[in-house]
Amino acid sequence: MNSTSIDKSPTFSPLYQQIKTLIMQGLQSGEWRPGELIPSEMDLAVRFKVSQGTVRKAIDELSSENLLVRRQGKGTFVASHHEPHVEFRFLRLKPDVGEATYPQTRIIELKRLRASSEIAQILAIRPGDPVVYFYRLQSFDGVPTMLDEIWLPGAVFKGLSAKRLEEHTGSMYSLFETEFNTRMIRALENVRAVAADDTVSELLNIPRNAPLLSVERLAYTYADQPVEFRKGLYVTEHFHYFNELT
Amino acid sequence: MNSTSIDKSPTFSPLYQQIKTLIMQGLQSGEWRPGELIPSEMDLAVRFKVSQGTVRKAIDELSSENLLVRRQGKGTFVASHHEPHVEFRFLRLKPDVGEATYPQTRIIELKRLRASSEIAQILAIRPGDPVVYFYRLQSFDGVPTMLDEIWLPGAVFKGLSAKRLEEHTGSMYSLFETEFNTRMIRALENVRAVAADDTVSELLNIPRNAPLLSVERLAYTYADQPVEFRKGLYVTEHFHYFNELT
DNA sequence: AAGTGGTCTAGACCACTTT
DNA sequence: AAGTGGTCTAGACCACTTC
Repeated sequence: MNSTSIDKSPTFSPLYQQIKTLIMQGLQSGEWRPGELIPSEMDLAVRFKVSQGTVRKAIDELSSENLLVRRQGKGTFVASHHEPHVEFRFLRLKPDVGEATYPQTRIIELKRLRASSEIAQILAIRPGDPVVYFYRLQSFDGVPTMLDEIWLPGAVFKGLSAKRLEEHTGSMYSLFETEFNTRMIRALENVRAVAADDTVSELLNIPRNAPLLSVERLAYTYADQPVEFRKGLYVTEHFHYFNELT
Repeated sequence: MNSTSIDKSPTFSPLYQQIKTLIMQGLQSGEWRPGELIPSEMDLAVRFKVSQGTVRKAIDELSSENLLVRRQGKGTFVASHHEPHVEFRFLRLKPDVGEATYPQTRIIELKRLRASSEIAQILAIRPGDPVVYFYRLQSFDGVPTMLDEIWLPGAVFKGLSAKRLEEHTGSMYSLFETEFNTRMIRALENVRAVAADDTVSELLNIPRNAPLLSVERLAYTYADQPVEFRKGLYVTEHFHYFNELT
């Protein structure tokens, strides 16, 4: 990051917008990694040759977008999936009674394959590019509840193993962060109700044709780069998908 | 609203927070109604005896909470469900192909009743208080798709009729705003998959036990006051519930 | 005591809308 | 031209954390 990228001529976008972009580039490039401290507002103001207030506005917006976290007296940190507060923001399935917990994970299958044209388009890679695919069963207190098919771009997730996925406790995205230097920041989901087929009903230990919640998720990292495509089937007998509309 | 409510002694909360509260009271009391212009930043600054920047910060937060809308050169307006942009924020069911549209509405039943203890608790009223209940079928292009049971606090929705609900085009919340002076600002939803029973399968013209998306919604107006409880069943054959996680 | 973010002020100028 | 919100600055002081 260098200060020469700031353009004060009036033709261009507001200074705080340019600074937002520069900070985001620092996040994207890995100059500042999740959990780390970024320079203080004054440091950045000097570096960019703007006032502290302008840097503040840039950081304000980035923290309202959940990319940064401010801590009074300490400094400003890169947001991370390791923070307890974030842990459950992307796990939308909550028990009808009691507190949310993390499920046990069993990897039924994991393989490396080449992207079909469909998967390539979804993950914004080229057909034939390497893809990591896995099929996962998750249980709460021993009750099979979530069945996921997951596709990841192979170039990013080299060396991902079933063992690592099963042993990791906490959000999968914290694993992505720690081991693959990839921070998931945003996801789109499509939800519908479907009937269980034979394979699924056996794995989830439910009757054939039982209603299941189908959740398709496309997750992104910085710069709208897709990092995960997921097709999930969830038993909502004692769990529900929750959402807040604002 | 009066300026004497501002307390500059350091024991109290930040000035902009106090101003946020005062503005929200103005919204709640109906002093400024949806779609209307509120006083300019300078006017409010003078009225509250603070600087314009402090008022700005208060308004900034209220507009990021979707309570106010700023328009450069024009002023700051109370957010409204009549704005095209807001129309689809609370209708989460989108067609798999094509653009979102508003469904046709048929009211199957509408009655006034007394709140059971369960409904009373949900709507934060007293058991026995009046409640408006209706049962509604909505169709897209003639295809029955959404079946809702809706409970409203009777004290607020006096005079609501089936005819009015059926004739209104656009969001139900815009009707609430115009005719009942009640602005819905936020909702919580619980989503699950269920099987269609006999009644439902007939109304929605689908096989018995077909999977349906069940969506329970509790909607609030200012000050976390519940204004609507809804139990919906949706056919997700050609529609899906969409969501963004951030 | 020094450094960080958090609040508040006063004033300048810009961009957009209305009169 | 006048009024609105939008950007930017410079400086003051507060609250919290660390040394």
